Amino acid sequence: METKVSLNFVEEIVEKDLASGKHETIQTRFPPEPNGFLHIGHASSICLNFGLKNRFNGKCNLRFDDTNPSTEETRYVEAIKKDIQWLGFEWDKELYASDYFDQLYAWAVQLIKEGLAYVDDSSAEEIAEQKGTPTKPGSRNKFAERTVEENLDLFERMKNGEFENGAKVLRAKIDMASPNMLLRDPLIYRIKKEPHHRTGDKWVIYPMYDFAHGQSDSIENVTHSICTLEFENHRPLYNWFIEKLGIFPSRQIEFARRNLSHTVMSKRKLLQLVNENLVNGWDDPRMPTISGLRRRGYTAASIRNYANKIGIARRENVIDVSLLEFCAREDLNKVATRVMAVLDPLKVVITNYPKGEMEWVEMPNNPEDGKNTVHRMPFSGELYIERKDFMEDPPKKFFRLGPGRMSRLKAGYIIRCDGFEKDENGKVTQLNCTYFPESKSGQDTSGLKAKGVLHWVSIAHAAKAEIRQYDRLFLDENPQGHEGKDFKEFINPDSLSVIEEAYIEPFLTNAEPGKHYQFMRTGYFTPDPDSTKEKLIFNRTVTLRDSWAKAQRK
RNA sequence: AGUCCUGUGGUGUAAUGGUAGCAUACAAUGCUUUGAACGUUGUGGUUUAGGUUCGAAUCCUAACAGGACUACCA
Repeated sequence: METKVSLNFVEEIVEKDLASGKHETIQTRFPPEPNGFLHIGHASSICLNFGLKNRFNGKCNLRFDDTNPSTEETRYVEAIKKDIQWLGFEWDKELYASDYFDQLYAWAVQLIKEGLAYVDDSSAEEIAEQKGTPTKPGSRNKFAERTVEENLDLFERMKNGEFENGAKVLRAKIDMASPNMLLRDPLIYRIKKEPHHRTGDKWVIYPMYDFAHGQSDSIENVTHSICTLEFENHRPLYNWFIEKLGIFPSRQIEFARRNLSHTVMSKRKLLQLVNENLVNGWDDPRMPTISGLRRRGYTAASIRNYANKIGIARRENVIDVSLLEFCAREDLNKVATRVMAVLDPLKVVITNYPKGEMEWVEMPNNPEDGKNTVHRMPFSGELYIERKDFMEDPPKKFFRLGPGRMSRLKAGYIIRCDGFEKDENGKVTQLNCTYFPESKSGQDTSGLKAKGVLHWVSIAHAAKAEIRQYDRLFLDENPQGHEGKDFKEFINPDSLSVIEEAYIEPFLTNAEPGKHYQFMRTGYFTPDPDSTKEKLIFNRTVTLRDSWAKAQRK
């Protein structure tokens, strides 16, 4: 059965262009500026651009938009490449806008010769003032009258480093009265005496975004240049340069950036979180960065699925983070190995279990993957269970242990709580239970029924691990959307809680970063890169759905 | 205020002049050796007003609401 999949509006445009013969094959590109790490918003753009390549058998380049040396670094280039590969995509060519600096310079000279660009000595403030406002037209200054020869000379001397930062700029001569502010003689080159991460100190003038992006697309024969909505007003300018220069007409198509609730997405804000140590780096598991999500335990498939589910459109949106969490659970449920870990231990002594004995029981690795494989777990007469799985005075609907109540130990036996012990503070310190030998998992002939199923570890055999549990970084759904309030006011003070000593089954001592586990009845976890054989550390990716907790809250 | 863009269940997204669908969330319920997963059912939507049309979420006009633009950032 073939199900009809609807195309998003960009895919429709591409399909039409292919059908009409406008293009025989398509070329897209993903164009990050290497001034920060990629985030979940970029994942949408990556899935779109590379998805187009895959669906329509086209090509997609990775191009670094590196025209501003002040903010760009090679380490970001490396991080970006790693993230794209991890997401499962391959670019056709790795390119840099800085590779085109010579060509871009030549094109600027061409514009000057055609009387379409001039050198302006005004200060930034003067230029801003002369620009007018959206409702008031701007006006040209005397520098716009310079001759071609003078402009040529000045521009060359700008390139040669004869002037200081800010002393002069090159502007395109378009229309100071345009209702589109970007057409009011936009700056296309500025002086920046700063080393560039790739060209070093070869250049002291750098093209602006608008004078680099469209031309770069054109050089690469990009057929569909996809960007976010904030560049919509740039499209006329994008087209103007292409037209005046007479180069390959790439087409810019804009879509609405995908926003995620309970987080921030702008690189500026993310950088702020990093620089002010409000998180532990770009790959902090609470960050919405690709590297943060990876460290948190999100799979690449879950992020791709998320991107496909939220789709591409042109309207404003805030996607609830619960959808992202759903995608994590959906994939992890299929791939995560089931294990047992007790985060908040309560000791259980099985009084009728032979003293000093132990046995191995079989734990299914994953009931969802159809493989029916198992791993072995040691069982003994002294166990830890989760403290919240016992209640001294449980309500009727509580399925777990209480005085006189029975529960099954997953993969083990049914036990009954006969009594419990407390310390002087009234804290329960130990459960005394009996087990039913004929109720062993998989060969139960006891006829007993126990509704609750608990996870556990054998005290003598358990290993210890640090557990890092993450919650939303922000308490507010849209932390940047409150006028007059800084987004940092909404930071969740409890976004990270660390359990120094949790007890894990010994099987887990082989866990490595990149592997995914479901701690039975608790959530999905993955080893942190900081984890070592001596000190195991797990990050909680996401909890399991918990309808009991939900019912409790009511 | 000017130009441009966008308005579909709580959220996200389809329907391309012809049955308003899907996912998630939520609520019931079934099943269960994970209170998970899975199954079944349900709640809930076209911003408003005109117009064109046999027929409008879709086309037109206006209003209303939200967004972008007044960086030597991208």
